[in-house]
Amino acid sequence: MGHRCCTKQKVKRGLWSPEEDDKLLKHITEHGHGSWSSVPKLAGLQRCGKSCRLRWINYLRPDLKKGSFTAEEEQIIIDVHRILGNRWAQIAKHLPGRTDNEVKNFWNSCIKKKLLSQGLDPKTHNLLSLRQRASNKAACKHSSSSQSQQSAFTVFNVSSQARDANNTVMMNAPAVAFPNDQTMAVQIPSSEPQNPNASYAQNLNESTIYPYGSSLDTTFVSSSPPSSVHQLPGLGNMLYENPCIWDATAIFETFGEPRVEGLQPPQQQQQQQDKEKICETAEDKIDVDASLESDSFDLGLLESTLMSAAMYRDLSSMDDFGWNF
DNA sequence: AATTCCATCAACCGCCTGCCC
DNA sequence: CGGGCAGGCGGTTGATGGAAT
Repeated sequence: MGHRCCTKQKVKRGLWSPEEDDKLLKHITEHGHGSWSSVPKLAGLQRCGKSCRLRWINYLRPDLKKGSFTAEEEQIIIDVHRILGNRWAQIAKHLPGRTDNEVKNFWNSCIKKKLLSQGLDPKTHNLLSLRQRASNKAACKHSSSSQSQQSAFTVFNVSSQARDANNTVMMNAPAVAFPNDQTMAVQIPSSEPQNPNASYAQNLNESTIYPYGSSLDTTFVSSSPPSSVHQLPGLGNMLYENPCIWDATAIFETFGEPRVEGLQPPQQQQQQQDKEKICETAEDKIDVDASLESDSFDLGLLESTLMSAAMYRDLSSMDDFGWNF
């Protein structure tokens, strides 16, 4: 069953031929699309208006960016998705030249697997619960009995290390796995130093979005929340029900570019190339525990998860994020 | 070399929303 | 106000090509 606009006439379906593309491109270039429902007739195409619109938006539009996603684009997708969820059209607006369809496909075929391989829930961006990790693990045909005896909180020492201005690794910080539907609180410093290198952050509304690339105290606190502690939507209520878990200070620099732990600047060019192989290697990393414990843990993703907490600051709603820039 | 499996991506489907009458 | 229509969106499907067996 087609769309209403397609029921009135015979319409062709399936892949577009070069001839059809030419007709549509020529018509829209000369006349604009106007009402999409009238485009097929005016352009001499046996397609429905929706199909023409989709073809134009996803393929023929002259401002489309061709080629694979860059590491920076990937990071933007992850960060915005964490806030907005599967609102692909909104996410795509942050990526000039990319379409919602493209972003959606990239997410489903690549990023989703990468997050899972890092032990992160693609929906919530939280670290997966032990149960989820276990089921994920089972699905991957790996098993380990040691996990079942862990406490409610699992602290992974992933050698998460902040970097100096040259991205040199400087410090260690633990990462905490929060069981599902739990709360994480993040203490935001009152001053918010700007980092001129955070190009993406500069595009954001910096009065409402905590800028990427700024120094950030990420402090997981105990029972009584100080005024500057912000509860994160969708993360539950466990924090205040538990005594102090840990307190760590992390300093993040130049957040825009995902990094691989321990890489020095000269190696980052290779890292960039390696990034393109992520999809190929994702399956190799599907063993969640192995990846969490291994040296190849993607610090960029972890930082991203923590940094996102700060991005909630002063947002009255998810929609604010989507509409403010 | 043939077959099967899997990942990717273009396109479709159906729902929702806003506009117009 | 309510119905019809068109556009927009997210979920899903199916074709395709490459990798694995």
